[in-house]
Amino acid sequence: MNKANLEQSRKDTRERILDAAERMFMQNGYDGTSMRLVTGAAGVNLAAANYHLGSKEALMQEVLRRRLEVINQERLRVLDEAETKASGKPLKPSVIIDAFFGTLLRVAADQKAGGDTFLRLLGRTITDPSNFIRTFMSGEYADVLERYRQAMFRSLPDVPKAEIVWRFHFMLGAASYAIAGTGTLQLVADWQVDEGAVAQNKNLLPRLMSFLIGGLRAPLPQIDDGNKTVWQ
Amino acid sequence: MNKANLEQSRKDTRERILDAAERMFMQNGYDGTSMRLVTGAAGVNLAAANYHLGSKEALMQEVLRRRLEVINQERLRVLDEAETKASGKPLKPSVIIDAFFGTLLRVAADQKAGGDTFLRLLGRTITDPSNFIRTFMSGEYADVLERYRQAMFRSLPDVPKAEIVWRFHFMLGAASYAIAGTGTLQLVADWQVDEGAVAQNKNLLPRLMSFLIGGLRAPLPQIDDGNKTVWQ
DNA sequence: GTCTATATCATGATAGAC
DNA sequence: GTCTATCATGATATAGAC
Repeated sequence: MNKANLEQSRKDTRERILDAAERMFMQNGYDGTSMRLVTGAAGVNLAAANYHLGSKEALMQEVLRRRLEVINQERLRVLDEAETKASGKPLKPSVIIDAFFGTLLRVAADQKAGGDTFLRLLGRTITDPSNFIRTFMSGEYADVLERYRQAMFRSLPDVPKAEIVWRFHFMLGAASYAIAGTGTLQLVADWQVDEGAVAQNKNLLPRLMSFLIGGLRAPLPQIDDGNKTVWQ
Repeated sequence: MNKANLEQSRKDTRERILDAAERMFMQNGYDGTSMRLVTGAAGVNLAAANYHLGSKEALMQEVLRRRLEVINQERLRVLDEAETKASGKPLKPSVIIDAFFGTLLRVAADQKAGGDTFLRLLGRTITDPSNFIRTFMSGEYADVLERYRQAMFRSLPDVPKAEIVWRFHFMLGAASYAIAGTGTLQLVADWQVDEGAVAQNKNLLPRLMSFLIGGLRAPLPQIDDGNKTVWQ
């Protein structure tokens, strides 16, 4: 390693730790990843991670924060732009869905380094049982979810709000699971289809969008409210 | 504790360990759950868990296996019954979806003890990064997925098989996320709706079924195959 | 800023008495 | 079958030299 590279590697120690942590957390989960594994993959000393990031929890939060910040700001910007263009009229559901999920996949695709890795990490993190992760994610998403909630309610004024929340719930699940990429892929690996296309994210977005919009627009279910059966 | 209860608790030590492990794994995840936590919750000695179950990995596998066995056998039985009734004709997609996801929720609802706990554990386990869990789940699901794959392909002969696999993928995600119950609930907790109905699984099945069938029947996406844009 | 060395603790598993 | 006591390991985190 020459002097320039050495200097560069020193300067970027913090980012190299974050990049390595992103990969390791994705592959092994939070609990399954030790600080030694991260620093070993980053090629730095164990103590450096604590010096630069403070603790393992803080490291995980920073891994998530630095990418979610970009993604969520872009989500807000795209939604603002669409609403400006609509000049006060409610947005079409498909526009909102694309602004939320499409933006996620497009931003991740742009970030050449770690984009795909982060997507899979994010997909797994959503169901992580750790309390500090759930609390942190809740805070990171609060603003974005509030804005999209309002947009969805305006877009579908005749649909009960509870139904909209449920369907957004289902959409989050379908998307998270798809971008997490494992588990299922393991399960359907035997299915006789073009596995290459399934294993990659090839054409994931148009397929996902069709599915999500189809689900969102499905006829409302027959709900039993305890007294009588009604169509909500 | 009288003699009968003491005798009973001795006899059921193994099951009490499994029940406690189910709760702890659901609340804290696999890595976040220690054997001491499990045995403490079960009110048994630490060594008893290793005596009865062998190891932590074997404990987790048995927690999953004992419930999945019932659920997957019922899934096969319901599908067989539907195909017999259809006397050779392809099944409607909604029938297949209900046989798979509806059976899961109905069996879990029947098992008063641990049914709901297991559902949430299952939802989280699907995205678990641990290698032994993924391998185990793949084996447990192999037969069921093979049968349902064939049924889906017969049911939708005009839809490319890759699309069917993708949409089953999305459906699994939506269902897993919904039954896992946390993460999202945390995220949408602020949304101004009847939180009681969201927090419980109240009317989950009809809502989920509507969404899944809507997504499955959505228009096929516009796919870019690399050379030209085609409708598949 | 970086490293070595180490303190402190929790974990999975088991040996061996009863 | 059940318990106590313990081992071996690997974890996070930090102190202190450079």
